[in-house]
Amino acid sequence: MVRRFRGEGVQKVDTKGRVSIPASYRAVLRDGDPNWSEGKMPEFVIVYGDRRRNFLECFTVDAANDMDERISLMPRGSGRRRALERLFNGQSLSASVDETGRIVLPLKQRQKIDIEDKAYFVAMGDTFQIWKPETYHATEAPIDALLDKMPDGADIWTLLEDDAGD
Amino acid sequence: MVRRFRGEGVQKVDTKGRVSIPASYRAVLRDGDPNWSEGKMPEFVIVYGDRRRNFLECFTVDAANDMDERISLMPRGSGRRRALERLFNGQSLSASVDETGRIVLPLKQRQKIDIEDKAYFVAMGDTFQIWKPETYHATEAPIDALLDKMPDGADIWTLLEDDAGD
DNA sequence: TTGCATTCCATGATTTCCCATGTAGTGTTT
DNA sequence: AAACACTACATGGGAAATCATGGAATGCAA
Repeated sequence: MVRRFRGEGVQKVDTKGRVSIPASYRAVLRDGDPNWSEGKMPEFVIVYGDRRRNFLECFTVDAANDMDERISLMPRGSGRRRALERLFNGQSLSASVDETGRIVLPLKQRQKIDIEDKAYFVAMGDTFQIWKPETYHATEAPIDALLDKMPDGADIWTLLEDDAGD
Repeated sequence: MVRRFRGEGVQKVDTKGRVSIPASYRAVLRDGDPNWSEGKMPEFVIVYGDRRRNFLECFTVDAANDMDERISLMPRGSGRRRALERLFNGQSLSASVDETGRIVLPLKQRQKIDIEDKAYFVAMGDTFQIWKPETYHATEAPIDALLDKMPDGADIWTLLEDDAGD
């Protein structure tokens, strides 16, 4: 079992686009980088995707290779495969954590998700996402609604049951 | 695992046909060139193909050798083999990155894909492609349509599933 | 000598690198 | 438990290197 990303929080983005990667993510990135060795800093892959994606999705090298592999198993030339190739190969970039634990988000990517000086990091299992804080919080509304609908005092984990609806 | 090309973007093409290879691609080209050594600049192979191909496809030396090998395993004299040989050996040229990170696209190839003063570079895993920007964007329509068809808020990666249709 | 290609040099913009600082924890010492 | 030293983390600033691009100079060939 591979280590998984956990936790969420805001980080500052300076004028050069530098952002600290939450410290707890760094160990996961290291473990997920087959090329990592003592002294070096881990690399990973940032997928920004097509214009309707308003967050960045970050994959460890292992997870990205896995994804590439799955794509390569799809029928060559199919529309789905082409779409994924474009998203995953074209609309992505590789990043490397520096000695101080930061990466640089290029201007293009910052503009794409409309980030100014703050970024919201959210762990998603074997990937993590980077959002503009306001955008992220807006997506929380539907989740709140779902929770509000639950019977009073019900345990959240009942959502795990198949018959929990929606 | 070999490093893969990532990212996309436009580069200027000057009147002499000179184009900068995106810096991030250069490292991959270097790694993929078995003849590369300190101080030298990497080489690679540009396949322009028959008249209906409206983009250039670029292979690292390793990837090109791989391709040659696969072709050589096909039945000698078969139509498919002959077609591939013509495409891959005949309708291709080798290029070498200069000290400033540029290559020269010969006029013939520029005319073939109708490039004037801008070229669109797109990573495709172990190769990358060069397009006339307008042509490239036109090919995005079917992909957009595919994405538009997806249920609202659906994750792109559901396209990986077998039953996602196409 | 006119046209084309190959070298060499120039420059503004970006990106990377290196060093500095503040702050929150942790644990230790008295 | 108050004071202190340590360390890990988040963040900032400036210098240095790299990148994308343009132009001039050179060499060669028709």
